[in-house]
Amino acid sequence: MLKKERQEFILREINLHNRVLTSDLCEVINVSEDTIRRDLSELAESGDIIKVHGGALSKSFHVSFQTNGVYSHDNKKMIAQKAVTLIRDGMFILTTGGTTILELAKALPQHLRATFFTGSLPAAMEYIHHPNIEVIFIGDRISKNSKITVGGDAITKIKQINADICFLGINAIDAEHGLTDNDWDVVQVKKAMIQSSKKVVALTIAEKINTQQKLKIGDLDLLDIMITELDPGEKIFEAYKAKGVEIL
Amino acid sequence: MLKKERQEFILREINLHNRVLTSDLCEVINVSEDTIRRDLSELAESGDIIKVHGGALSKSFHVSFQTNGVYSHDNKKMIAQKAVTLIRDGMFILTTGGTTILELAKALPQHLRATFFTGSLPAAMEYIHHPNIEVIFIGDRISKNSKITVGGDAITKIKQINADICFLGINAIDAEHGLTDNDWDVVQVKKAMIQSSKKVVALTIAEKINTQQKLKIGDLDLLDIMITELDPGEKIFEAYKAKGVEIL
DNA sequence: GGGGTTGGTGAACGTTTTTGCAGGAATTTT
DNA sequence: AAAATTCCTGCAAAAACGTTCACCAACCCC
Repeated sequence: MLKKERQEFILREINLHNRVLTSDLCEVINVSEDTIRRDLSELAESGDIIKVHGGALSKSFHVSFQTNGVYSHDNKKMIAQKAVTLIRDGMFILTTGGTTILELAKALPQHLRATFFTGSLPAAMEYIHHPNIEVIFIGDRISKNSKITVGGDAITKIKQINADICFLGINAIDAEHGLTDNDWDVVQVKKAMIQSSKKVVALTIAEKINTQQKLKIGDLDLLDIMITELDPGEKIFEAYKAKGVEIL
Repeated sequence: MLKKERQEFILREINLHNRVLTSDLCEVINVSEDTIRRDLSELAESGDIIKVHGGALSKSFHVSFQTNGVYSHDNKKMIAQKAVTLIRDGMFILTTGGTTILELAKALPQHLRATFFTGSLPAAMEYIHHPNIEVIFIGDRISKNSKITVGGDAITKIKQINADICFLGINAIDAEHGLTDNDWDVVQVKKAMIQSSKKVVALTIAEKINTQQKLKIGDLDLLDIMITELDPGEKIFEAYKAKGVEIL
């Protein structure tokens, strides 16, 4: 069998079944594993497939989100950088959705070995790109606005979790009125997440500080840490520090 | 044998068998390898064949694969069109993941009012774009390969559902060996989905017909309808019809 | 007809490609 | 932590390749 033929065959096999094992291929085609490996490397090189330990995957699935163009993108990236420093290997982590959380997902180091719980479709899509992260999705009805799961089932599931840390992408925060949001279902979910976590971290761009919305998630004393793109020493944070919130 | 004659012969041989070896040709035509090589070079030069190390391939065989990033994209679109005709307003619908299902999701009419249950992240992302569709996500651990939820929790949830119809994007189907797949977790989920649906529909491109993989989902009698891009009258379907599968 | 030209072919020889194998490193699984 | 896979690197042998040259036959021109 010609090399080109063989590679076409492999490509077909992958596109057909989404993944192949090196060992299977070398058995079917009857060549050494090294040859298959070399073929896979070449195909991966030219971008037709994705090579993984033991075989290869179809590329058609692996599409990442384009977050360029997101509002205040650079600031959110900076927030994500700070947030990452709170994460340790082996942690159980709860997260909401939102563009800031998406940046956090992208900023996770490759070697990090942790378990993420989330009800956000975009966030989950991002988490699964990381090789050592386990992703548990919280199921239920999906809210089209926020692209996260909401509903009683989701909340029940969240309450069964006992997470080390919870990252909230928040909509509005105010020293006096605490955390607020504008979607009743989402508020319920966030409340549950806060309850189920040892430590609660709010991620927000500075713009949202001292704003409020119609529905209350909870007071500031629920919050352990707040992360923004600003320097923690800024004057704007004084009221929050006074209420026991650590600023990062 | 004249040069022209020889080249015509080679061309015919290639179009017949899709491939040809230099060594074979020189034996059959009884000229030196160098001559064959020169012929192949000329034919390749004028664009009639594709020359590779050791021989040559037919040009039609190498039909460019990736058209839209998704393998066999047009065929999958056609399959989706057929599948949509099975859906009625108010239905409860279970679906797996896979690129074919993604096409189905894209092909859903705007006015359709139905409830979709799925454990596939990409599929869910697609469903939520439709204004009148309710999406229920089945939660649990997310398999990175297939981007669908797998695990006991997911299966328990699926078993609680009583869907009108289930669309399976399948990996391999064979008249004798039935439905097969290559991921244990995914097999469990598909089994559960089949159990929980009144009607089971398999979507697959014709290429996957009469192929099999390592793990069995179930026999053909679990299947009500199979949809491919081919005409239902094709001979290839006879074995499936004989087993009671309706072809669309 | 002789000599030169042209196109096709085969042979020689060095180069490149392909492949399998050995070992040790890296990774996954138990 | 140990065992088992899988991967990578370098190496060597075989196959295929390209280049060059020689040869031959046909053809052309004078």
